[in-house]
Amino acid sequence: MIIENITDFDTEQTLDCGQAFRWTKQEDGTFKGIAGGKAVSIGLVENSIIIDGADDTDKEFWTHYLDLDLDYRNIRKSLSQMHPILNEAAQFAPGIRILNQDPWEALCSFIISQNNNIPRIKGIVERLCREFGDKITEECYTFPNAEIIAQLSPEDLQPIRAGFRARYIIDGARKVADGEIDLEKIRTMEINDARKELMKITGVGIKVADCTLLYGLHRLDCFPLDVWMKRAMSTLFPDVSPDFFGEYAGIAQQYIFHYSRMHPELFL
DNA sequence: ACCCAGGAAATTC
DNA sequence: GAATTTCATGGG
Repeated sequence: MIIENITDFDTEQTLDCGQAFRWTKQEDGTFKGIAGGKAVSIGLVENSIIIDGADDTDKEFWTHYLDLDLDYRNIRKSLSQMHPILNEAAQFAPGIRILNQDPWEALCSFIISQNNNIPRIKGIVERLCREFGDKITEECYTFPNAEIIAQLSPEDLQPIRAGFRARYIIDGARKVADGEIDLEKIRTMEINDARKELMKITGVGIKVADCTLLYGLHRLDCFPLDVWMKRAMSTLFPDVSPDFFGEYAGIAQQYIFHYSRMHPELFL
């Protein structure tokens, strides 16, 4: 499948910028991964996105997943005018987009992310899918839904080697599966109520809540503050508070996070 | 051996 | 209540 006339999009900047953990770069430069129950590889050639493994009936799904209907050029322009260093960060990776991931997958992935590093997060997520997801092909498995995980015990999760996070994953799954927490209601809640609701889960604090809101529920005003972002804010934006960035603060966050991760020398 | 990793819970002061 | 310690695992 081909989606034409694409601007302001880059596969690596979007799929390998720390917002999702199931995309891996292949030798030909495309990214393979699984979303919406489909295993595909995504490449960009000139102004066309080529998705191998999908057909035109999936076009709507992938257009939405990659957030292609939002005018990032305009948003980037307006964010860039707010601050010279944000302008620098946005120019550095103008092809970032915030994915529309499955909310439960984002919640679960960012529970796993705590006090952890990105390669290991990917490993745990991969093992979780292999053990408990549905097989698509020999090498590709779906992300297991909350109902499946809710029935497990921490011992069942032992093989994925999530450590102390195992019981957090199960607590989240149970609260989502039995409806105690309704992610789709949270999608439209006032932001502080939404945070509080997510933080009913053991193992979800403000940072994981904000990541779930931004990356799983597409709340673009959320601005997750992790160790990188705290460091970036205090050195690059000493006089700026996150809400300064306004309704698209989350996109600004992703520009700054990616820029900081690619320039560690700024923080020695 | 030691330190850190897209934090948060448990404990202590 | 605020500050510190602990949590499980793997890599540098």
